[in-house]
Amino acid sequence: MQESFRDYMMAQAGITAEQWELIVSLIQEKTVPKGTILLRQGDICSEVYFVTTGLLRSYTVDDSGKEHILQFSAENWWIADRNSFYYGEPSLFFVDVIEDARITILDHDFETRIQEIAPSYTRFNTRALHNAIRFMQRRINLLLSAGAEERYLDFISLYPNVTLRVPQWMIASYLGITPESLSRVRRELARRNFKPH
Amino acid sequence: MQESFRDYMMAQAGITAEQWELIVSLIQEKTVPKGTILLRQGDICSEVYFVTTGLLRSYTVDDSGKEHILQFSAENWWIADRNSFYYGEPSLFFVDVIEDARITILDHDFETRIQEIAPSYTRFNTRALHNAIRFMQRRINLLLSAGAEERYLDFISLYPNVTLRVPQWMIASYLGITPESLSRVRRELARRNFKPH
DNA sequence: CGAGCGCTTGATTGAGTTCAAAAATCGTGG
DNA sequence: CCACGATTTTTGAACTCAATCAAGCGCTCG
Repeated sequence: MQESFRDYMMAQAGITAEQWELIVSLIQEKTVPKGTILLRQGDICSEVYFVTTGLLRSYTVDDSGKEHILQFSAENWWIADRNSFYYGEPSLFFVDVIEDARITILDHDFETRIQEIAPSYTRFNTRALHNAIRFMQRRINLLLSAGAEERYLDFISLYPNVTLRVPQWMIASYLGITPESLSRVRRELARRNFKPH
Repeated sequence: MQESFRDYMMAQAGITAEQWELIVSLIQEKTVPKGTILLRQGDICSEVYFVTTGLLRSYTVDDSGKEHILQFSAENWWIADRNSFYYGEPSLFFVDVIEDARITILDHDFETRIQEIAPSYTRFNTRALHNAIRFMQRRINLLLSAGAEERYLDFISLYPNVTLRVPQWMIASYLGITPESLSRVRRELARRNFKPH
């Protein structure tokens, strides 16, 4: 059971077999079907999810009812509203399941306990936060400087994996354009005989 | 000397007077005039700056030579390319001085040393990273969902301080619009007799 | 005091949106 | 396994917001 998460923690966070035994009981693993909502805007995020298989996303819904996707999360990625989890504030976004998924669920107990047990986890966590910042910075820069086509090309090169597994309108939502516009961008790329894969 | 940074570290990072004595020698303080470039795109960021007085910014320059401001940094804020600093990669952006500033300069030695000395610093750092993520998430969401006017209104309410101290074209650059567009947004707001302060 | 920079204004263009509807694809039950 | 309804993607036409280009104004500071 949950081999994948264990492997991940040992490889990435420097957790030893002994340390693992001390925290394994705090971990919950679950299979969640497509469509499941794991976190709602306004709720406090009290769990962090690690995706073993499947695909999740986080997104906001604005006043006019439009969705804006903040993140996709496939195999071996994390997803949660870190701020809500950390600061205990109401979450700004939803998290739901795009593809039937197997996830590992970590709560505050886990976070506290593992930091007591394994100092290497704290270092890992810092690295993970820096990584999140890196991705967000890149995205902000792209939103400031690039048009629809460039954003799309950046997306498929950065997430080749995700590209084929989500409906196009979700990619459009992530890019900050309409599905119609993305369709046209793709038509134009095809016309110039661009080969995605 | 550098009272402000000392106070900040004691109040925010839980540094004690004794701990301070152990690291004070690693800290460098400097007065930098408007226009000074502290970090260049492509260079490795080897220092983190804490602003005591004055105003700094970080920004990218795209292929067509346009600047895109990522962050303003006024009193009691940090500025640096955290990723370049942390991962040792070439920096993606510039950091320069908008208003004559007094800054405190921290390097890797400092980071290492203070973490050895003060565990509370590590916790503070984690909190700071979460805070950075929070701001970036908010900004991404705004770039995805809001038009020029809404972004501007969000900006002046979030950074009332900065608004009055930087030229308008820099705010435009931060918002991802042209100076002309910002000028028109402001004219329109004035027409509807909107009072900023 | 003049040159340059920042801000404004106007006219025009253009990228992307909106609205509407058809075509393609998906998935689910019979 | 096929058929049918729903969802997704595509296409078209009109429109909108912001960008671009160009010119003028006002201020500052050298």
